[in-house]
Amino acid sequence: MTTKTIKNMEEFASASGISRPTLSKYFNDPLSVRESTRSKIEVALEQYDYRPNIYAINQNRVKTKNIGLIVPNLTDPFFAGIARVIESIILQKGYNPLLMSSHGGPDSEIENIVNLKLLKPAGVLLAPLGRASNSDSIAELCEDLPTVLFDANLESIGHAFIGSDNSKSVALMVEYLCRSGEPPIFFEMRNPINPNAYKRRNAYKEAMESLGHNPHFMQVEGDSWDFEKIGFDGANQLILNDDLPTNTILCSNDRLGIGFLAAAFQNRLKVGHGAGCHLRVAGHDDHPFAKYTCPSLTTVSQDYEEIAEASVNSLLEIIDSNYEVERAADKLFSGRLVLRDSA
Amino acid sequence: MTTKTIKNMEEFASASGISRPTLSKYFNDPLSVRESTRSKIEVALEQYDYRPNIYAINQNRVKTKNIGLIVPNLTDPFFAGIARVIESIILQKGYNPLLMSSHGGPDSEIENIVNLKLLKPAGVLLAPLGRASNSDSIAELCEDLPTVLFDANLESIGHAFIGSDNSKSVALMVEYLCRSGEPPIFFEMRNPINPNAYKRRNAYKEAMESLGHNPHFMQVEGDSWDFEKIGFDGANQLILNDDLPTNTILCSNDRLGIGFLAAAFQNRLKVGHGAGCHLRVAGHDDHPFAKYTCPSLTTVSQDYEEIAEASVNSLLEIIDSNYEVERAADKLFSGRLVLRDSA
DNA sequence: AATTTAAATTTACACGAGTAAAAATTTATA
DNA sequence: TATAAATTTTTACTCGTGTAAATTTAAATT
Repeated sequence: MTTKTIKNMEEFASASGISRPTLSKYFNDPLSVRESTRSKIEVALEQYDYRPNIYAINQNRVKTKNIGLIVPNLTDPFFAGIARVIESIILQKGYNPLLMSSHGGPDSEIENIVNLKLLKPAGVLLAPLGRASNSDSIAELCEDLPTVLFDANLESIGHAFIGSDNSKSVALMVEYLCRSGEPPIFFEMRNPINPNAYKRRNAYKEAMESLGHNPHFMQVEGDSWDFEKIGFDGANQLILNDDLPTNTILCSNDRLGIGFLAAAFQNRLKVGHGAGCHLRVAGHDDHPFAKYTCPSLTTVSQDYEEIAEASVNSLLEIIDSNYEVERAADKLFSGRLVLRDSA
Repeated sequence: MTTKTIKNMEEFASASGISRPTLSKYFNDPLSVRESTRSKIEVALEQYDYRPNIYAINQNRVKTKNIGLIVPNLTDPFFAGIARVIESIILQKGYNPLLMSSHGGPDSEIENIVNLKLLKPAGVLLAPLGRASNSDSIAELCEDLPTVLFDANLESIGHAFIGSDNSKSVALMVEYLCRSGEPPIFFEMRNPINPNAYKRRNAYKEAMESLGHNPHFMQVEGDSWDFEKIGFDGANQLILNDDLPTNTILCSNDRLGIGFLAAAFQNRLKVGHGAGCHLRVAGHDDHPFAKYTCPSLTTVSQDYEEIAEASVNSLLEIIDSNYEVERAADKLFSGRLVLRDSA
């Protein structure tokens, strides 16, 4: 085993007995060379373990094999989870994921976009911050690169959008709650950052009205990403002021719900659908911890895999078609009711 | 405003009236050129908004301005949190963070290391998986690149280690629990993945013995990263079998504790230090949700900022010294007791 | 103003690939 | 086996920047 270290493709060419241009072709797409040469290359590859220099590869290529993935906040388990799934799908499709988090702020989001452009990715998967996003920067990004938005939509920006069908899933939950007890009030932030929150607000209103009930909103203040705290503080105040017109609360998302449950617990309010319970609380998203709240949180689950798969596929389609497709119709996936102990 | 698009440094040189080598120097380190030229460059930069091609920059540089950051699992809020802090410190120091998650598996960890090497980073900050890690791969990485381990140590691998002083923080907690009620039993996984778990196990034993108590372990099965589930299932079984020899439980980490609390709740065991409580439960780490468990979880907090700052500084020191320093002594930070309602 | 010192410019080459065109070789087909 | 088609090799150029050496220019010092 003469494992001499190989520095560049030139050296690997002489070591393997294959010409450099052919090697270049192989590394671009192994199937583009003849079967016999491919195996020769792969044998040599095992002996010498050479890998082309990423920087040199991408210097001239117009289309790199990178795909940018920008999420608003990796500290939020929902995005951490979906990023994980998307990353693995990207890898499996033969691309290289570049993961970036906007840390909940528009400055970071813009910076990520700028940095990403320098990396010349073949395309971008972007879950925007929402209201706080600088839509000009994002629109500009979309002009330069195939961009698929997911989770949160921005009015007519991007080449496609994949998200969840809030109106359907909220309707599901409202129907369930009304069928099994008092109609719910809607617990949310007054000025949500996330577009989904607005959709859920409307969905709640429509669902209630179509069932002949009066929608009722409890809006709490707060503009950070610390949803548990916002939910906790808001719920605490509502409870202390005895401001709850019903025993059933539908939270705009699980993280608010987690805060709500904590506040209820600390105020000795028993939550659940059984006898002797004071409140019913439901959420939305099926947060990884929703199973372990006290009581466990009834919610609507979104299928990570489904959304992730659809987002990547949609992007690859656009990349492969040389951007010639027009903006596809939004793809919305409906959630699934997850009944647990809290409602 | 003649904002013609600039393609490369050559064009920017003629547009700005500064020679290309000087520009190259500037982009490497703005302070390395004369004040007057710097401002000339910066004026031109505003007009033409050119940024050097990352790939071309890094092609020849031996030392890039990249710093690799590998964490075992971004789905775990502790790592998501610390990654966030480390990223911002790296940026602030003028470097570029490359964030990668090992998704809880050794294969992914190895792959990350291989991919990172191709990116020729100036150094690597690595929080290894622990027991599951392939220490050969990591040792090899350390030979090629300055590498600082954090959170989890691997026997004499890496150029430095920064972590938390488990023995001190566990002792703190054990003392508090003994002082305020029954001595705790230790609730943990039988075969933990994380080295910290072993240190905490020993720390508990020593602390108990030095206080004249008999250490008592409750070890549950499980080898995934789904700690809440492991804690929940384990606790459930203990409770159903009436297998708890004391009313005070110290969990090896908060995530196990969150599972434990959920199990206690579902079994109608009241947790807390007040009158009428059946159990006291404490954790370790000050998980972001520990504040919102029911009841809120008494725990030990680790200072993210402190560990993050120390890790980055340690790495930069090694990089700046051209690796000539020898392995520094481990830097351990002690946690702070966070008293809440659960114990 | 003369001299020293520091910084910028000019020139020229390097890096590690991608890629195009023509020539040579291998494989498939008639 | 001759011919056509598909691959590979040869050759030579490109990309955008790093960087070294010699030279020129500007700033600081005397």
